[in-house]
Amino acid sequence: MYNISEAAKETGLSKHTLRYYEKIELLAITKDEKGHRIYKQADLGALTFIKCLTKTGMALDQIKEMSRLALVKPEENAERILYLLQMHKEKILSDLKESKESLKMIEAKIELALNL
Amino acid sequence: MYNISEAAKETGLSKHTLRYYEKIELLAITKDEKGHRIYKQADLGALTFIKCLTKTGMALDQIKEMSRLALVKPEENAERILYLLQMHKEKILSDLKESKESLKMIEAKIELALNL
DNA sequence: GTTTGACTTAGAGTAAACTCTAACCTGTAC
DNA sequence: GTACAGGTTAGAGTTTACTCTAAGTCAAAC
Repeated sequence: MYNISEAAKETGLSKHTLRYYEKIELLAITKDEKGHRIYKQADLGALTFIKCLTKTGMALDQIKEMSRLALVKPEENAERILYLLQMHKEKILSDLKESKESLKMIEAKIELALNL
Repeated sequence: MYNISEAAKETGLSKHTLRYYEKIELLAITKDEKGHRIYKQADLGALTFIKCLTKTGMALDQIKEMSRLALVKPEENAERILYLLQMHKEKILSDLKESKESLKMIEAKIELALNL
């Protein structure tokens, strides 16, 4: 069980961002009797996964839609979720390829500069 | 020699973007007697390189600063430019590493989903 | 000869994902 | 007992990189 500061530290997201994610209903966090958020391990896991998805370019809207599907009717939506994840995987692979090509071009420029 | 539409097609940037880059003084394009932009091979090369840099996360401000250095006093600034490019290369390498880690985590989730 | 499709400009608007502010409460440390 | 670190909220502001609009000129095609 973690408070917002600890959760921020654990996930590498800012407290602002954690509250923001709740505000846009990306995930729900239970609160104690004082109204303070309490983050469970599962919440940290979900946040870490969300971080992976955003870092690799998935929009928050899509992530939200996916987690909604997973929460509401997991068994009915499993196939759809799997499909979305696989699509995203393909996207990452193609982005990686593109980045590697850009890297090559930049390395070529560096080589040129070294030969001045 | 290309007009703006051809340059857009060649570089994969929109005409809007090409004009925008000129407006923010990222590069200068000569114009014909009618005031129409004429893109040379060198311009297309520069644009392609700019695209590599933006795609890999370099901010337009930084790119602008770098090309300014290269245009004003190339020999004096060569070392600085080289340094900036190398820093950017390091950044790309670390981003690639991070993306690969995210990919692994997403693949693990896909595996889990397949085992439902 | 007019419509179509270039091209031009300055400047306003958009989208995404935060990020910050103001205004407030609350419990602990010195 | 007061200052300080932390918590809360709603809502406004920021950043980046476009993207579009309005208002106009001009040349070629039908």
